[in-house]
Amino acid sequence: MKPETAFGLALKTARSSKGFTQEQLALNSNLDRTFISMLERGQRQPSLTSILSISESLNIPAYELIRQTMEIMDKNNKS
Amino acid sequence: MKPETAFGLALKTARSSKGFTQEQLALNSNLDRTFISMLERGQRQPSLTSILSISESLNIPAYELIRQTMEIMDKNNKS
DNA sequence: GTGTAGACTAAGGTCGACA
DNA sequence: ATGTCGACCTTAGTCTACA
Repeated sequence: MKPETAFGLALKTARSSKGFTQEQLALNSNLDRTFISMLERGQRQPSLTSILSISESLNIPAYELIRQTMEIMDKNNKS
Repeated sequence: MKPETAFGLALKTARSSKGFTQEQLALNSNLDRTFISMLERGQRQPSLTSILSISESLNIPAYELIRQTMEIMDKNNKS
């Protein structure tokens, strides 16, 4: 499982659990709505600054989002 | 303080404390030596996959590297 | 409210060379 | 062993539009 895929899942899970729409998240983090969409579907990967602004918008520490991403990767273990 | 700058400091600190050279880290993480150099000096920012492969090479969980990056940002607090 | 597509600009990342 | 420079190619991220 690719990192992008895992991050996408972690992002979608976090966002939905906070009750945000992709649109709201995009606005709040100064990113494009279509980009958030692609991130969640694992078709793009974020840069450090995107990770930071997204997690700030979600009121989640960035390292937590990364940690969850890693957990998802470990679960679907193909190394 | 920019995220790139904080990450660069966190990276350099982690790498030196592990006793690796930039060259060794670059080789081990499949990145270019010059790029590692620019990262440490805060002139470039990494993508998610770079963060993951770098921290794996350093035997540090990626979320730890991010956490330390955030700590450095908070210390030099300009929001 | 979300996925996708195409076209675009900016930045990620490589490579060879020299101090 | 590291910084930098120039040229290069790839991908992050934007924007408009339509289902």
